Amino acid sequence: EPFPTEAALGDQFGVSRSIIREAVKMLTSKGMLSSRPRQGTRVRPEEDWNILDAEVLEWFLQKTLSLSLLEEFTEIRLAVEPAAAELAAKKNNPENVDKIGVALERMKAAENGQDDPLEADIAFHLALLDASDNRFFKQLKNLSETALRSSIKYTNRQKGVRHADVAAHETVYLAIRNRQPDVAKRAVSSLINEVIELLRN
Amino acid sequence: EPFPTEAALGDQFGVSRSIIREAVKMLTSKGMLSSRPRQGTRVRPEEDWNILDAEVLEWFLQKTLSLSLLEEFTEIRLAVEPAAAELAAKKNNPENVDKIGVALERMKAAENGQDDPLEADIAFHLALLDASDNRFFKQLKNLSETALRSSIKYTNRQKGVRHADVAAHETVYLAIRNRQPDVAKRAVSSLINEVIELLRN
DNA sequence: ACTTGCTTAATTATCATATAAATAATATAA
DNA sequence: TTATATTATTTATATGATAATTAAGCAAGT
Repeated sequence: EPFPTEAALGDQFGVSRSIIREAVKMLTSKGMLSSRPRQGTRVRPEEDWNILDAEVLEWFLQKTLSLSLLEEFTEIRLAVEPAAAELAAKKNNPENVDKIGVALERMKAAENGQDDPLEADIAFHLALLDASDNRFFKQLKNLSETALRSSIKYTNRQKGVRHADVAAHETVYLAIRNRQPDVAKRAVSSLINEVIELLRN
Repeated sequence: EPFPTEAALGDQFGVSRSIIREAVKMLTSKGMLSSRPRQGTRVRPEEDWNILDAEVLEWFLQKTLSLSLLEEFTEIRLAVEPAAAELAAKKNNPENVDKIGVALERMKAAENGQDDPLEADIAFHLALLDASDNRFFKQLKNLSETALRSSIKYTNRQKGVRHADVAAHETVYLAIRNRQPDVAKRAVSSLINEVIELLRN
């Protein structure tokens, strides 16, 4: 897909060519552009964009947030988060488990209006990924956070936290604390399966 | 972590400051550096590096390939690939399923020395991720490919393909073709669990 | 008709130098 | 001791060159 030349872009945005070049280098390193002498700068096909990169994901969403993308989000969360919970239970690092507990407390506080339910929910899921103690899972925090934040734009979620929701999260926490990998895994699976249900309504 | 100034880097590598700036912008956009006026350029903590980015992953491996990293690789593959197979079976896009079949044929050919067993194996697993028809899973192809390629540096895998291995892959293929998501999922799980076994020896 | 090699022109790649903006670090004043 | 002002360093941006690359068109030879 064609794209203006560096000089044209500079004119268009009222900046020097150096700045355009730096910007193009950034986007190139994220898989969004490519450039060669004489051929110019081109937009690479969307499938090459590094949408696991937090920034790219953000931009991509602003462009194309759709129900189908949310479903894809949730599909991968359904793969990743239960596995993270399983690992968290196996490795059972007290400090990490504690952070999950703290997030759970925030969710309970949110039930009484003393905390933001969405933020507490997000904190819980991110703590889960951290507790996996796996560098690749941790890098996927972007994805879960973004998925959770953008979900609410679709599923105009009632602000109040349902008690059942908190209870389900507590099941996860307890399973991890008690070193029950399989229980933890299944508990997270059913949490996310509920999100899928929500999305389909 | 401190880092030379742009001017110093230019001197060190014999290039102009512009080039250094473009390079720094690239690394910044991958989470590896940060820079502010007067403070200079700094190396960000490794946990911020976008190791899901193919390039970063490559560099990171050259720096720190270790058994523990391979285990982390495999942990996330164990989360992702069975889920991808499950989705592939559910969506059952003939074209995508066909590509898995083609890769399987390559594995069979490799049994008789008519193809490269590693390349055939990689092709199979990448076809699996493609067949998930999910943009996030597809982005994780880097990870699986890199994991598979770097695994062999550790598990000095015998070059010959074991017949059992091909049979296990065929099970996956057939399950996907016959729309049996659960079977496909379990079959891929056991494939990757075998890799874990291999790594531990 | 079809390569093959040459020429041209457009565009990115790099360089050099200058100025602006931001901000640690330091000095000064209250 | 604290608040404020100054300074110096470093990145941020601008400008105007020149070099390198290569797509496209052209020419020559087979």
